[in-house]
Amino acid sequence: MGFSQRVAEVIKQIPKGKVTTYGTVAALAGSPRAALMVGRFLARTKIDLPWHRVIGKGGYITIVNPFHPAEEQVALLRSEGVRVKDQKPPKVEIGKYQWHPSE
DNA sequence: CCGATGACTCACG
DNA sequence: CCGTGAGCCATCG
Repeated sequence: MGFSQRVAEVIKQIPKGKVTTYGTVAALAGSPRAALMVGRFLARTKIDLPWHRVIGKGGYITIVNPFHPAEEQVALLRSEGVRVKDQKPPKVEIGKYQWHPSE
């Protein structure tokens, strides 16, 4: 199993209504500085994952993906009860919704 | 096969 | 606030 497989496993564990950052996912997957790899993986994988619960540090949604634009991510998060400020870029109150991994 | 690339983050100026 | 460079590593062409 490689890095991306572990990334997928980590993301599957994020509960509805919670979010975490690329950096955190990378760290849990074993490479704290491979945040960019997490994004690259999510941009290409076809696996069904709660990708919208992964945001940038500080709560910013800096995603640029033609299939899943930032607007869609914001909509998905709001549908789960997460409040997102309509800024540019959109900002989640991450201090309040950040996921605390139990394993 | 091998170099370029990227939904990030941090340090520095 | 903005730009630059480095670190990470699976995938793409």
